[in-house]
Amino acid sequence: MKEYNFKEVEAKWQKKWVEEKAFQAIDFHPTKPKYYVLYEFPNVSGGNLHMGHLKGTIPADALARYKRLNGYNVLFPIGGDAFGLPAENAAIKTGIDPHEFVKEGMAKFSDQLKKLGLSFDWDRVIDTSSPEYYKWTQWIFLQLYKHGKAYKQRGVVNFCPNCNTTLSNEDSQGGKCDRCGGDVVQKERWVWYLKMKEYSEKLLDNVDRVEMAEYLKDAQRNWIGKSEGMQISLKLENESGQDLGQVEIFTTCVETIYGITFLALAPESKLVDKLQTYIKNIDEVKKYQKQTALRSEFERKSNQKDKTGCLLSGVYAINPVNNHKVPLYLADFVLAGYGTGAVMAVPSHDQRDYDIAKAFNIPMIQVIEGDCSSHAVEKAEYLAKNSKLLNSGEFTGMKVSEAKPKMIEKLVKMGIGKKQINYQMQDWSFNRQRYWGEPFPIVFCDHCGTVPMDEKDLPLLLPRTNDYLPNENGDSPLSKVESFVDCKCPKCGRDAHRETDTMPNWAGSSWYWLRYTDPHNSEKLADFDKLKYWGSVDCYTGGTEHITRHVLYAFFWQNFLYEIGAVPTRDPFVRKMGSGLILDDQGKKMSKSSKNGVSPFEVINKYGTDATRLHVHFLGGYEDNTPWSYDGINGITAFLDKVWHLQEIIKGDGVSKEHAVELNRLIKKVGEDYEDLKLNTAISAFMIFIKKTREDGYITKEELRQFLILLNPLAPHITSEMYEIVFDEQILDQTWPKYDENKLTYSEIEIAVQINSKLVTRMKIDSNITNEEILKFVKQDEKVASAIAGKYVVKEIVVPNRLVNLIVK
RNA sequence: GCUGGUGUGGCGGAAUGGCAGACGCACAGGACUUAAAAUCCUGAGGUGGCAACACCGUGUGGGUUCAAGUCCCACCACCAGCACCA
Repeated sequence: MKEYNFKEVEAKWQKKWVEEKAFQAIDFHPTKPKYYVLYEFPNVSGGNLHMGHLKGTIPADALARYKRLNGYNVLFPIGGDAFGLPAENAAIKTGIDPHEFVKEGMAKFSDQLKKLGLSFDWDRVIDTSSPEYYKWTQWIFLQLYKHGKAYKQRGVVNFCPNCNTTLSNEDSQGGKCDRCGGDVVQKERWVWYLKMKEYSEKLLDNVDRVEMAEYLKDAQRNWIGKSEGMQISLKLENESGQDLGQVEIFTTCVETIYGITFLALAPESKLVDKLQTYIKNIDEVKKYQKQTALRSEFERKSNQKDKTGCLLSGVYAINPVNNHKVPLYLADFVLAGYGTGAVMAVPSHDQRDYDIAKAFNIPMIQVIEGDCSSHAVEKAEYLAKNSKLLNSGEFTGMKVSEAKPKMIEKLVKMGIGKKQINYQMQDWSFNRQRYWGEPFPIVFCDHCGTVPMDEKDLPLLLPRTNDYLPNENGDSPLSKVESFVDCKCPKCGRDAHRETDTMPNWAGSSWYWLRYTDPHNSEKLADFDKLKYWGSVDCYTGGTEHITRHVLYAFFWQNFLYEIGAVPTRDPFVRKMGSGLILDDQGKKMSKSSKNGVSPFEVINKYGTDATRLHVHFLGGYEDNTPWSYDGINGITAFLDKVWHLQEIIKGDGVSKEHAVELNRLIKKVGEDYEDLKLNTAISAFMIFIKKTREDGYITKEELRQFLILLNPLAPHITSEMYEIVFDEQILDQTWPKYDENKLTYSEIEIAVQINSKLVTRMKIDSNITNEEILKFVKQDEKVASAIAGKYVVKEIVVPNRLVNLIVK
């Protein structure tokens, strides 16, 4: 027999699969049920695929292959997320046209993905930067605009001075630019917003419905940041009691309302202008406003310790429940963008309020039991203890849980309070001052204002240029391309100009799974019936770093498209699996930037694709971070070698009696593990089976046949080759073996025998006998008999097929 | 600080409340070989003992249970997300 030459064999099958379009998904298959597996498409970077890509692609591939063998019509597509910064940066640095950069990048990574033996449908490849694709990204934007979900506004946004562009909140998490890692500052600019905040509740529903690890759901809920409380309106007066109108505050702790000793307003508060004639120290106040404006919101947020404030002298708010007259302060811990930008301050029960009160010598009123002498008794503490209220009028003496609903009711009845829900998530700032992105299909006309382009004129092509830098005003590079900027108004036909900002790199990825169902459609983003046929993505694999960005954007757009009738379902994904990281020997993430990466192709060249696939996943669970190591790869190559040599010990037909239990267990175990993407335990199950056949010195032809099919999703090359050699047929045409429920246990099994929960002996028994017979049999054993002699058996526990425990006295 | 997760041999890691450490690596001994590699066989959680065996063992301390890595309570460490969100 020829020794296994992985280079030859793997190349042969990879070529064959592509040439024969072996993994084509069939629209509207007449008999097979559909299954949609998706791997998060890679950013076209011009670089090489890294280990992280193996962590995500291979389980998806194994699942796709497993489902096909189980009779499913599988859609397993791939494409390139191509409007991204790598292309833009390369253009700025080397002058290479991003169009060319992406073309080369796509070719390179397609080639590399093929070398991983992945079973993609190569006829459905998409490129988000191609006009055929971004026509529909622009179309979706037009729909958002027409339905009032997109608006342009002057606003204070995150801005990266290094990349010279605005960023969304999602792109500047932790105050760092998502792309360059530099510090993000706040800047006032024209911003295109998408009304994502409006979708908060729907997104939370998506989060509830998707099958996903709890910690990921939690991260998303955290980001959306729902909090339920009350909005309360307080009267304003001057010293002599003159009515100055009202102020709205938001609180989640209405139970502390009797403890208000001042109100804190965001420094930007519009109330200052409104009340200016009554504020005695207006110069001081304006000065304070100017000072805080110099500090960015992020800076203010990150400097948690040095809280500052400024009294609005001469104006007061009236606490509606006890008519206390309390002063107003501007305080920089209050954020203008959250809630109403004003809070009721209760120093005894909120640490921030406490700190300000100490600094300004503001009195405190304790309204809930606890020790307030050195710090505030905060919500978490008094709720946990369900403490009693103090100094709270008719509510004094009640427990918090009892008082709170009654207080809410009272304020609602008084007509000054209403239940209110706030979200931390903000609208999505959607424009960037970059060249390499989708142009906005928006025209500005002096007569007609902001005018959307006609849908039939899409796509609006991104013009070619060789100048990829923003101008001195920080406007997008497109603003320098006159032929692009100048246009006619679609409404009145007069001279007009185009929006020159482009969409963020997240735009194209916010709907791409829909396009795969009908990637070449030039009439629609995808045919409705095809969308309906393929439905939601059944299993979506990819990194966890996109969980509070891409995945939320995906939920948002799919909800919107559903509402306008463009897609048949609200849920983009049925199940989302977050792949773990591959770590280096220091326990750090392998990445290009930290230069600690091991190239997958280095491993593939040395050990082969099958071995690399198995090894990466034998290292640990799919969702776990696993440290990379070559240790253990010898075990994998030895295993594959043993698989290859099974050909030499074929003896007999059918499934042998001796192997029946092992084989049936293997079928069951491996099937379950593929469904759950637990590839590491699947691999160990194969090893156990192969050990058994080698001990016995043979494998029957039928056993080998089934074994190869089971192993095929993980090690597709070697199993395809062996199947062809031994059976002269194609493994892809085979069907998944079924296991027999009755053949999962041996007729004779070993059980543990315990006395008083301590292991005394192990015994072999017939697995079919009754519990009574087991007990009788066990008691005949010498060791057991002597141990229980003269004692009274209090309790007898039999766990079928596992153990017997006798409790004696 | 809040939320979630994790904690098991020398290492990667297995265990629907039911014999902890599957499977693999590394290691040791043996076979084959002039020799080495590869391959095959055997051993192995720790402590004590020639041994049979005994005791101890899943981050720490309690608890529930006939039985706890698994469930409950408290704590520690690490990882991740959020963080002046009223």
